[in-house]
Amino acid sequence: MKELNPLLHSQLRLAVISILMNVEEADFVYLKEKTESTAGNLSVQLDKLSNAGYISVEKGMSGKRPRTICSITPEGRKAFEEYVEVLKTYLNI
Amino acid sequence: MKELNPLLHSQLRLAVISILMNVEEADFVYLKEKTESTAGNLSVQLDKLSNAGYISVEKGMSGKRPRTICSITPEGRKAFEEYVEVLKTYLNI
DNA sequence: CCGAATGGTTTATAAAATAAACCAAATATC
DNA sequence: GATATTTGGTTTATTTTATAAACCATTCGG
Repeated sequence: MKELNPLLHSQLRLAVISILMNVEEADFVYLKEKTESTAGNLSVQLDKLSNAGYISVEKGMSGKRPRTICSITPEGRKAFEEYVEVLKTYLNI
Repeated sequence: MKELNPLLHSQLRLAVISILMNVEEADFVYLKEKTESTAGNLSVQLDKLSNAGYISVEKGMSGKRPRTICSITPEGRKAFEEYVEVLKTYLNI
């Protein structure tokens, strides 16, 4: 049985990647609402995905407020697709 | 996004359940080899699955050697199937 | 016998997830 | 126009989880 990429095999990080697979980009607030996570937890997990090179995180300003915009990178997309393939062998689908 | 049953969302426990979904029963040694886990880790995770009522664990003897036989319970089967359904919404499949 | 192998369990440690506390700036309140 | 509150986060502490290490009883092999 092949290993499940531990960086993706985490509910919150998987949820984030799953969302980013389907949109051009998503900001911190949107991800927080969609995943129903706390800000602290989301912040930590975004860092991990970013450090792994799976997502890009741009910190900018929207008017006068900070705005963090995330998007998936090609490596992130590849890692997710591989993860899904491995997972399928566990799920028998 | 629905929650992924944390008892099943663990590589080793998922691997064990996945195996047990496809066989009548499996013993400790077989599970250890198939999952390439350490005995200690497997022992702990089998306990958790057993305490959750997802598998039944029968400790008996095969000749003079101990033999632990595991099989999935109806609740375990149900939990796995639900887990797969939820996971599919994350994987877009 | 004595050392290694088998089939585990228990306990300690490392890693992960989560929560709590905090911070700066903006906005609303009185 | 001070001050309390909200927004959009980060950092640090705590809890939970996974993993590894140590151990134990029995058996087998020389």
